[in-house]
Amino acid sequence: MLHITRRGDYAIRGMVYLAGQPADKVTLLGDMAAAVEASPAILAKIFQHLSKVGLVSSYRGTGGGFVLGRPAEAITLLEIVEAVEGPIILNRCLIAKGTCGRDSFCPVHPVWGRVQEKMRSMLGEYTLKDLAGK
Amino acid sequence: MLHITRRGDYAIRGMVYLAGQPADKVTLLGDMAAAVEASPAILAKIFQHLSKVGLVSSYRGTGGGFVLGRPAEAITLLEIVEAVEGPIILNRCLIAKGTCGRDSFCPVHPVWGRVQEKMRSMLGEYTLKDLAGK
DNA sequence: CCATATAAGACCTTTTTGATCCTATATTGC
DNA sequence: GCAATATAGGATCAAAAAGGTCTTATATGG
Repeated sequence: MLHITRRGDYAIRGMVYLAGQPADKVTLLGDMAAAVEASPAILAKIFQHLSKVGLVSSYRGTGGGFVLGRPAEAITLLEIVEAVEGPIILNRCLIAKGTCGRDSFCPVHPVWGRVQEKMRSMLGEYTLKDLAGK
Repeated sequence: MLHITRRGDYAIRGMVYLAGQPADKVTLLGDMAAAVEASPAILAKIFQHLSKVGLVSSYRGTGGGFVLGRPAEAITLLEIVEAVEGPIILNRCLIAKGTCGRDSFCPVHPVWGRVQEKMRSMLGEYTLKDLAGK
């Protein structure tokens, strides 16, 4: 199906929430979960991954939590979505050249390519700064 | 995940194949299945559905098979995709107004709306005539 | 009537997604 | 050092979606 998953949705919500907090404030997972209306357990999983890829920094222990890994204006929607869901690939044909076999003559292939690139470029235009309205 | 399913892919392949056949030629399911490299059983399911919604006409019995339900220039990629996969809805928020609760203040909502509409309009621009190159 | 070919639905397997639980580890404050 | 706090990470489980097969109708042409 042609839609993002809840993980992607929760990730975006959480990141927008972090971007809306005072700079360098370490946000508790629990606070974030309440604000974005997601279970803390599932949000934890998602943000562990975002931490691994550097989109957020995490701190353990008392006073620990999450902070944006980069300034809000340097993080795009596209990055968040692809970090959680993997690269945006609209059809299997587009995974890599030669994957499809019909590559050389299929007239639909380039259409998917164009739509995919438009989609990626649109998502790449929005930063967390835009979305948090700060 | 952000991609079309095999059903969608097979549907498009088959429809493009039909569009490439001589007008009004009734095409055997088996021939189409071989041409698009899909199992006849699965293609049958897909085209039964396309027949229901009028994108193809079907004929039973000896000499039966499938024909485009409308001229190739009057069938768009968008129609085929949405017939098989359901409406393109990039995030649950966009299913209907009031579905989300965060609708009124969520800054990401309109972004998904814009991307979704761009995607739909792009797919709506391509007809089977364009793709079959006739 | 019989061979052909789609229609329709039941059914099954695999993969993906969504979610929870438990244990480990790091940090802070006392 | 010790206790409280908070994320890290892995194991596990259930629900849903996707992919595919099979069997039984039903319509058509000869």
